[in-house]
Amino acid sequence: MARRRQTVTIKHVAADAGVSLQTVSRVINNEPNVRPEMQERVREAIARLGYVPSIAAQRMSGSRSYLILALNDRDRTIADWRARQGSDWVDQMLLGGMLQCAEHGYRMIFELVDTHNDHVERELLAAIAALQPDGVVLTPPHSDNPLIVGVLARQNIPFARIGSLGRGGGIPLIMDDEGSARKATQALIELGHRRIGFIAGNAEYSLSQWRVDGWRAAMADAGLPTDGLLAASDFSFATGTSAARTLLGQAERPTAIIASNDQTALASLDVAHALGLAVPDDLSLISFDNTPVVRFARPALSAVDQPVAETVARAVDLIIAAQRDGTVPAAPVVVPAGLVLRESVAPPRG
Amino acid sequence: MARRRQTVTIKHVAADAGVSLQTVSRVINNEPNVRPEMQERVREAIARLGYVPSIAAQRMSGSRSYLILALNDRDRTIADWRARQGSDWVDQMLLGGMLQCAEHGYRMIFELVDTHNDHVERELLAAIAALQPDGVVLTPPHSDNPLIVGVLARQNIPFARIGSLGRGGGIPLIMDDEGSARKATQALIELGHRRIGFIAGNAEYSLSQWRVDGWRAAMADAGLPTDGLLAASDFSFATGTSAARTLLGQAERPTAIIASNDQTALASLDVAHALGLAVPDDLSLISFDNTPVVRFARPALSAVDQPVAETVARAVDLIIAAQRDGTVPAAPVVVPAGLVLRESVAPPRG
DNA sequence: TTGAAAGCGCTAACAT
DNA sequence: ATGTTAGCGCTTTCAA
Repeated sequence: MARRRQTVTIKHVAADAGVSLQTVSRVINNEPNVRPEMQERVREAIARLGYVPSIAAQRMSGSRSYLILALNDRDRTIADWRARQGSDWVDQMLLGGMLQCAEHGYRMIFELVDTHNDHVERELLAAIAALQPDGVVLTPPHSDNPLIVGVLARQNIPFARIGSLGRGGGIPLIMDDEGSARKATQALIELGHRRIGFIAGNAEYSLSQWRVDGWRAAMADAGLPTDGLLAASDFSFATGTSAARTLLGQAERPTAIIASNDQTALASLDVAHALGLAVPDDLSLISFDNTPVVRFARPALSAVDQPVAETVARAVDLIIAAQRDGTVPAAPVVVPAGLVLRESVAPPRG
Repeated sequence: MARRRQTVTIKHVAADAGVSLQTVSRVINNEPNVRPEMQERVREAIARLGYVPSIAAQRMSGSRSYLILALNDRDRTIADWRARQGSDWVDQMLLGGMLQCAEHGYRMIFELVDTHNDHVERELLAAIAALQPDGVVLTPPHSDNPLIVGVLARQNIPFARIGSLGRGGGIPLIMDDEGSARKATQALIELGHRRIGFIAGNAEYSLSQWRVDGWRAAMADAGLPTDGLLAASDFSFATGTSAARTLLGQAERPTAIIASNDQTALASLDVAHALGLAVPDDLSLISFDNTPVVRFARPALSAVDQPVAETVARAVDLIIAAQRDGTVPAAPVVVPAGLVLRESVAPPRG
């Protein structure tokens, strides 16, 4: 159908301003060696004609594409969308990433990629070949996928790795998982809790281990044992239920539980109800993520607030800086997380 | 930095297969006039080299960009993201739109545009000039914005208008707002309710009126009056609260309320509690949208389920069909909505 | 400081 | 049925 051409091109601007294409191009790209009066004349022509460069043409001639690719795990993301449990990870990514891209005149393209697939490399290379992005934002578990990291490193594309400290290239950013697990644990200890259980998350995500580490460190600092207080999950409600049952089924059960995400925290709340335990009087509960649902739970759940938007915004800034002048942070970027205390936390009974 | 060139281009494929560029191009685009054996040879070369066409180059040569722009209202979307109330409109759009785009080899680019801005036209034209999208998906309230619709119509870009029946170009799609309001009203009538209040939504959205119409029609069909049973809101919790107060503050108060979205329904629930009214025994409640939060309300709210993902997927299909062969549906597309009954609905007391 | 020429990867139009 | 030519809009050489 209707083959559309650019309505206003650099040629029109050049003609209108009475200069060469080159001068216009220089002005667009803020290059030196243009007299102020020329600048002025060109800018006026651009404004008058409503000219906006075609990113396709810019990319074609070897310049930037002004596109940043944000990659999420396909299965998990689609499952979250379908479940409609209120997980707003994607929204927070967009909030931070898309708006920050816009600040720099870039666009964020959101894509889903299968992590558990031998075609990952092909899939990713195809996206790169088709879009020619100037940078890529990786989220867990992709951030630690050696195949993905390898492709990006070899292609020499600046990329951020959210939730990873891995080596092998890219800019690592973490949301201070260890620190916030520690903070949550300390908050409970200060309330008088001594037996604080922890439900670990999917081991495929490095951050799961960091959270466990933070909890363990805080317990050790306070001279408290952790035996029998750690249970595993894969972040799902079902495995959270088993984990909570294990923890709460013991003779000497914990008076508080920290769960590695909201789903396992909600599962713990359910198990507590089933066992006739009152929250927070018999059991205090803190979760990770602070997605919308925890506010609507009864009682409302306390939670570590993951600064997703802020972290992705930082990632975008760093990617753009990297592709402009090759600068990357010397050390991993640590974005501090908050702890939101709600009704689910109280001193232990008795 | 590092000026990257396409690693594998159509030239490489042509050389590898021993044919001309054109033949490769024809195979890529499934054009006729290529012998099966040639097809075969080219496809093998493509697979062997891992070739993927650059969409920038494709667009440059006057072909498609394989990009579809999805436009949402900036203020509202950002406010929703920041509020973290669990609205998953954007996620459902992506679920339906992005996946359907992928089916066709397209990509969806999500953008925010200010509807209340005299630069709308410029903003939109800039996005079009930069990206050269093959189509645009409009959501409310953009779908009925004459400035936006005008630009798209003039630029001759296929576009879908979700939640609009407006004329003036584009493909209108609605989620059967009138029908579902009617269905919800009828469900309450069948339970024995006779005084059924309705909280209308933001008048800027056409669908607000359609929902009112559906309620009014169902009431009329049952021979029930609607005087004093309609209250206005702008979809916000605050205005929902006033609306509920107005409805429930009357001498002869309604025994059921249908709210035009989840926020106003939650507000009604709050007001009912404040007035000492039990839900559902003293007051039945049905909302629109069925976002995640309603499931977590106590009692869980019944809701009309807006088929957002399905509607956006349809929109993508229609846009692609339109730009391929110019075909557009003769009549507005109506995607049926569901009614999910939960604890908030019961027969009226007494 | 400015301009002219060449080419990015691909497709449309025109040969053959 | 296949190949050749020209050109999309822009930036990068290179020249003046």
